[in-house]
Order: sequence, then C-alpha cells, then structure tokens
Amino acid sequence: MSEQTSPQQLEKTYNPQAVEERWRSAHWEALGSFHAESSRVRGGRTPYTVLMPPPNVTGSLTLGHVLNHTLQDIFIRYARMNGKEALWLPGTDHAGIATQTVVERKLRGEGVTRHDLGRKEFLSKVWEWRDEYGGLILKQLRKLGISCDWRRNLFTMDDRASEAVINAFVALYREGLVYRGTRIINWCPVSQTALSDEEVIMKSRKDQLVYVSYPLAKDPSRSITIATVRPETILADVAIAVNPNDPRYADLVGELVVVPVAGRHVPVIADDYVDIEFGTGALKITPAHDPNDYEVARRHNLLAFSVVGKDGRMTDECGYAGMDRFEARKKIIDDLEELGHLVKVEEYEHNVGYSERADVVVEPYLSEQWFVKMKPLAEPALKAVNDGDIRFHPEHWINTYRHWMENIQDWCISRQLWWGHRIPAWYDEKGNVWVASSYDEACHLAGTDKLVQEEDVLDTWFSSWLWPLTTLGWTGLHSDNEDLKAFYPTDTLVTGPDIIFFWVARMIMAGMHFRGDVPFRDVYFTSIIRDMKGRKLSKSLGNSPDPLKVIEAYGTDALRFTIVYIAPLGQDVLFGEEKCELGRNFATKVWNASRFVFMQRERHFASLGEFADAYASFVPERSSLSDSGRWLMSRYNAMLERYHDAMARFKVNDLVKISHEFFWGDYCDWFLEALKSELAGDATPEEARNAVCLAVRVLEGALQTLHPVMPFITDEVWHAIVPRSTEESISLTTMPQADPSWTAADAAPFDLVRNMVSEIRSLRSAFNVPHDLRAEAVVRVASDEAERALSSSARIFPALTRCGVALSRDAERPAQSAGSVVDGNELFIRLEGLISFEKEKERLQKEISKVSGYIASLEKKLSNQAFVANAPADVVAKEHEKLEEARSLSSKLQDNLKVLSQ
RNA sequence: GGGCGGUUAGCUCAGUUGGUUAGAGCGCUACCUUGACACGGUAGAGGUCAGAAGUUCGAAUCUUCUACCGCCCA
Repeated sequence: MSEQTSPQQLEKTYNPQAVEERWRSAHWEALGSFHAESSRVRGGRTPYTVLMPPPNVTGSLTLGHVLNHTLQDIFIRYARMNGKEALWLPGTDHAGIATQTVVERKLRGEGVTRHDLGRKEFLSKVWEWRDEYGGLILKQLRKLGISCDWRRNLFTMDDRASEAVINAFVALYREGLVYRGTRIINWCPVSQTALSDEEVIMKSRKDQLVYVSYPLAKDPSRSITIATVRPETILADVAIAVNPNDPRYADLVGELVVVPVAGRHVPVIADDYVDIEFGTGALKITPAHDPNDYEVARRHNLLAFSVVGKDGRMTDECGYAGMDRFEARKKIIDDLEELGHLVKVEEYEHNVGYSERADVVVEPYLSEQWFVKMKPLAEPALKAVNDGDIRFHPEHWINTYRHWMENIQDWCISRQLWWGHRIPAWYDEKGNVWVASSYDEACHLAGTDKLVQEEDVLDTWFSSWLWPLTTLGWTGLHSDNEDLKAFYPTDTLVTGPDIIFFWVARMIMAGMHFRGDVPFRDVYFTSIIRDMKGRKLSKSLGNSPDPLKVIEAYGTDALRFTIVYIAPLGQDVLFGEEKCELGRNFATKVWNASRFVFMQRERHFASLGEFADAYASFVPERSSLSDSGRWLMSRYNAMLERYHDAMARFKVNDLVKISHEFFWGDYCDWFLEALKSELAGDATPEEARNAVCLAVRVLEGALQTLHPVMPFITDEVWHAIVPRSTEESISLTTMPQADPSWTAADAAPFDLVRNMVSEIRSLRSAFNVPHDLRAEAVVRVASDEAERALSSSARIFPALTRCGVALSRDAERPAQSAGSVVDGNELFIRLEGLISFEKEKERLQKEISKVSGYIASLEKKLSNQAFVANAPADVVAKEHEKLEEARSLSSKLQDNLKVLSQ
C-alpha cells in the first residue's frame, strides 16, 4: 500500500499535460482498478459489459475512435460508479486484406513479393510486423484514459480466437450452413481476392452506353441492337435476350445471331428478366461477367465462360488478351465501329461497385468459393430485434436492419489471401473435400493422409462475428466457462452505423446460433464525424486532424468533453480542432472554481484534518443552509435526476450538457458568487464552515457526474478534497443519486433574489450607469415571503449589483429613478444625474406595449369558448394566472409612467 | 426506383407525450482586469421554426404534398 497522497493545493494554472500524466491508464492498470471478475457476479453484483469493436491492427487513432471509445468509457465508468461489475473487453482485429497489403507493400520496397517468400515465411513476416506496429492503436487508445480490463485484450488471430473460428466453421459446415459453390462473386483485381457484397461500395460513374448491332446468322441484312456499358465482355456473350412480351422481337426468338468481333453464333432467347424499357429492349447475356446474366443463362442451359482474368486483364482469343479491361473497352468500341456494328454511343451515368479497400472497379468473377447460408441464421436474429431483446439507439436503424435481414444473401467467406484463418478443409487426391477441426481429424474422415489443405483463408468478419463469444473465452459449440456465464449477454455495444451489416447483424446471428442468446442488449450507433464543411474526414482530403496533436494542444479531457458535447445521438457532427476550446475552457473553469472552493476551505478551517472531520459528518439540512444553499441543493438534485434520466435514454450528449450547465450556470455563476458575499459578511464561523462543506459536497458530486466524461481532471481535483491516497479513485466512488425531497420550493426564495439581481443589472446597463458607481435601489415588496427572501440575502446585492437595496412594503417611487417589476415586486433604482426622463419614458412605453400585446393574446385565447371548453383545466388555469400577472405588471408599469409624466 | 435522416438566430445545434412571449454554445455589440477564472464576468442585438395545405380550441411539434441537402439499399 502506498501512503502517497496528492497535493491538496491546486496549481494556479491548470496544466492538463501534467494532470493527465499523473492519472494515465498505466497508473490504474498497475493497480488493477478496472479489472472485472466473474466471482463478484456470482457473489451478487450485477454485471455490465461493453464490447470494444476491435480496431484494425493496422490502424492509428482517428477522431472516430475518440468519439466511439469515449462513449464506451462513459458507459462503463457510469456503470462502475453505479455499483455494477463493469467489464470492458478490448482487442484488435487482424484485418486480412489491409494487413496483408501493408506487409506486401513493405516487402515490395525490399524487392520481394510474398510468392518469393512462400506462405510460411510470409506469414512470419506478417507476425513480425504485427508485433512491432500492431500495438500502436492500443497505445494510442490508452492515451484517451479508457478504463478497459486490459488483461483480457484479445487479437482475432490469437490461438483461442482461432480455435473458435475453426470450430464455428466446422459446426456450420456439418449443419449444412457452410457450403462450397461456383458463383459470380465480387473480385478485387488489385487485392486479387473475392469480396463479400458488403465490402463493395457503389459509386456513381460516368460511362458510355454502347449500342451494338448483332447480324442474324441466316440473313446478315437484318440485325438486333443491344445496349451495354461493358462492350469488352461481348467476347463472352452466349445469347441475346428479349422480353417474351416484346412484340418488336417476337419473330426473332430462336434465331441465331453473330457476335460481333468474336464471330460466334448465339441464340436469341426470351426471358422475363429483360426490361422492355431499357435501351433497345434487347440484352446481351454474358453469364461469366454479370450475376443476373448468370441466372438467365442457367435457366436456358447456356454455358458460361470468361474473358477477364484475375488481374483485370483480358484473356480472350480475339486479340485483346493481356489488355487491361478498360483499355480493351476503348479498343473494342473502335473495332466495332470499323466493322460497322457500332450503332451509337451515349453518355451514361450509373452506379458501379468499387472495392472498399483498393478503390478499383470490382470485377464480377465466376469462381468457386465458400459461402454461409444466411437465411436460417437471419430468422432468429431478426426476431430478437423485432421482439425488443436488442434495442437500437437511435431506434430508426431497426428499419435498415430489418430490410437487410429480410433480403439477405449468402455470405462469401473465402478470401484468396494468406493472412487470416486458413479454411479447415482438405482435398484428397480425387478432389473430395473434408472439413474438420484439424488435419488429423480430416485424415481420419478421409481415410488417407494424402490431403492438401484449402489455400483460402476466411473473411476477417468471420472471426469478428464471434467477438462477443471469443472475448469471453468461448472456443466452440459446447464450450462454457465462468466468464461466459457471468458476462454474456453483454450490455452495450457502441459502434458506427456503417458496419451494421458487416458486424452488428452478423454478431447477432452468431450469438443466437452458437449461444442461443443475444450478444448484447443495446446498440448505440455513433455519429459520423465530418469537417467544418460537412465533408467526411479522409486522409486524401487532408481534413483529418490527428487526435494526439489535439490532445497535446487542448488536453484529453477537453477533447473527450468536446466531442461528446457536439455529437448528439444519431446526428453527424462537424468537427474543427478549434471546437476543443469549449472543452478546454470548461476544464479551466472546473479547475478555477475548485481552487476557489479550496481557498475558502483553508480560510475557514484551521487544518485539513479539521475540515476532513467536519466534511465526513456533514449532512446538508434545510435548517442549517442559507437560501442560496437550499437553492443549490434543489438545483443539484434536479440536475441529478435529469442526468440519470439522460443516461437511461442513451442521451450521452444530454448528460454532458446537463452537468456542464449545472456546474457553470448554477454552481459557479450563482452559488459561488453568492457564497463570496455570504462568507465575507457577518456569517458565524459555524455558518461559514457549513457553507464551505456544502460547496465542497456539491463540487464533489458535480465532479462525479463529470468523471465519466473527463476522467483526468476530476480525479485530480477529487484527490485534493480531503487527503486521499493515489490508489483511491473517483472512478471507484458511488455516483450520487437524486434526492427528491429537495424540490422547486427550496429554490424559490433564492430564485427571487436571482431575478432581482438580473433586473438591477439590466437597468444599470440600460441607463449606462458607470460600473464603479454604487447605486441605491428600493424594492416595494409584494409579500412577506418576498420580504423575507430579499432581506435574508440582502448582503449579496452590493457585491453582485453594486447597489444597496432597501426593502419596504409601501415605498413611493423615488424621483429620478428607473423602475421595473420583478415577480410582482416593484423595483426602483435612484439615478440622480444619470437618468434621462425621455429615455425612461420611452423604455416604459416600449415595455408596456409589449406586455399589452401579450395581454391581448391571452385575453383572446381565454375569450375563445372552444379553448375554455376543450383545453385541460390546468392549462386554462395557467393561462388565467399568466393574464393576472401580466395585468398587474402592466398596471405597475403604467403607474410608473404616470409618475414620470406628472 | 425503394428506404432512412435532415431543413429552427450569422454558424453549429437543443426543443421530451401538441399548451413558452421559441432556447443553448460559438460568433457579434457595449461595458468590466473586482483576491477563483479574460480559456473570465455582466448586459444586449439577432428567428413570420424550408414552403403549401390539412387535423385541432391551440402546431416548431401530428398528417399529406412540394422543394432542397445527406446517407443506405436496388
């Protein structure tokens, strides 16, 4: 046990770097403060688990990560401070294509390809790379001060996770949910691998729509014209299709036409798939290069063959072989023209699929791949969300989810890469496939050891979809352990809506299928961060600030606070580095206010020990508090109620605003300002100490509510409240709860004082009273309560308004004064030599006409029988009340005006 | 083509189940270095809530249509 305590005096200026260094993750990691244990759940504590979306191991920290992980940290710290056994599971993702690309690029710099090295050697190079650079993102995340259980850090290629992947694959295969088949898949010619539909991004692209005529074999004078955006694939045509209901081509169905350039004869077929409206109504059928054509060809028993290779170059026998597909496109248009087959060319804008990683046009490619049959998995996953077992925030994402689930396509999971989980399938000499968890098992099944393993690896998402299971130690169908029992299902998943299909939907499927229960209860979809012009952040635009530089300039707390403050649930956010001034300014405010409170503590207590004793036994009670103290307790408890409510509704953004507003607006601007004059006045030592204890108590509570957002500064200040060891933490304290016994009635007296202060300040300003001139005010109080409230806070007026305030039940308006009405009490400020009668008349006139307009609208409303008859009684009563007040205000103002006019 | 968002002060956004004289932050204007804080304080200016129609005693809020912007899926 360390006896070290933190300094009780705060430095004069707030230095975020020093403070944050003191309370870095490393400090808490060494102490194990954020470790969660299943044994404590068994002992009765409620678990709360957050699953970190594993960042890409090649990645470095972006603002997206900052937002996402700050939100997760807020959820987890909030839960921890509410007595839950809070577990945050961190890890990284092996990111097959991205990582392989990075390492291959590095090798290329050394003049080596992965094929030169061979698979085994290459993989060891990738691991070397991972060990050297793969920890970067985690190191950077630690800088954010996030409170994970780092002992449980998992990498998707770790043995435990790999075992789970293999076992899941084998299990699905045996259930008939994984299969191997020949299909048209999305092929990335750059990465040279298959991609799933989700890894293809549709982008608008200007191409040419080329009209080509195909002469009839029996009568070259007649022809049929088709329109295509991919003329280079004409070489692989197997038919021309028309709609059976299209009278234009009815007589041609069954005829043979000659494929231009290629010279082959292909039939004209009739198929419902053809859109009569599009182009000429005749469609070339090229089954190896278009999934729809592939289906048409199957229906008509036509063979498919390909003319574009894996590298995106032509493989035909018509003289284009070796040319890039886009060059071939240009050339064939020229050739068609020369041969007289080109009818016309139109500009044409359409959507084309691009590879997400390599950003090149994806080639629909006919090949044998592994797939997961999705329908049976989708059904329970859809039901879980429809039944509300999983809730989305914001809710509307349910529509997108539902639509995808209802139209789900099989998932292509094989990748022609080396980095990843190699598919556990082996081929014997006859080409039979044996799927098994190990080579030995496969040999046993095959009855031979002459087996060759499948070359392909699995899609990275095939390991990510098991994340809720593998992070808790699941390794296969029947595996179970204490962590799974205690922490599965997890609670809150924070992630971007862009991976709702890739990841969220598939995790739900895997959870339901392999564990029979949802993987999480709530999914919080984060905002997309854009620059100040609303553009997506990207490296190429150079509009992507480096979070680490922002942290250096403003502090981590400031960045965390700012990004959450500006990111409402479900809305995109526009981020500019300078917005962090918001967080920096607030951190400074927290620091300075705390410093002030501690100064008062030093002043009114003989020693820290004496304070600590008094503070330990301090209970804020109405009888011992001033009006401002009671007001503070009322506001504080109202704040707490809204704060917890915001959290329950996943409105993290509101929660931050609520704490911020309370701290700055209520605590600093009013309570501390009032406290200054209370302590400077004739308060007894006991009253003063009581007030200081209250100030510290509410400061401590406010720090607690801010802690999930600003972990560093709150821990620093918290340690200065009373002597506390550096092994203690505000993060391990219990979050204050609202005490409903404090009500608005407790706030009322001081609210009148506040309103009076504001009105006096307004009048001073309206008449340009020099700020250093002390003025005299008279208040004709309207009630005993008002008199009591104003007189008991009388000493704060001079400090806050530079006015002496005299109270009276029957004061006359002093000559040469400005007048106003505050909550029914008449206020006059003597302004000898300053007041312009004309100006005051004008001001009153303006005020009166404003109130008259208001009165008129209320009268109109209340004289409307339909309103009185239909509106709820309390609403009508409220309107009457408003009218009364407005009338009384109006008459007082008019009296004022009359005095001036005499 | 289908779906989902958005349109409120110069800018960025709040506005809970319809019942306010429509709010905040930034920016702007004026004043203020008062022993916590100028990364601060005080006061102020600024909006016919995209447009139209409808429902209602009452619409920024509900319905329909229109326009524009953004995203997702075909």
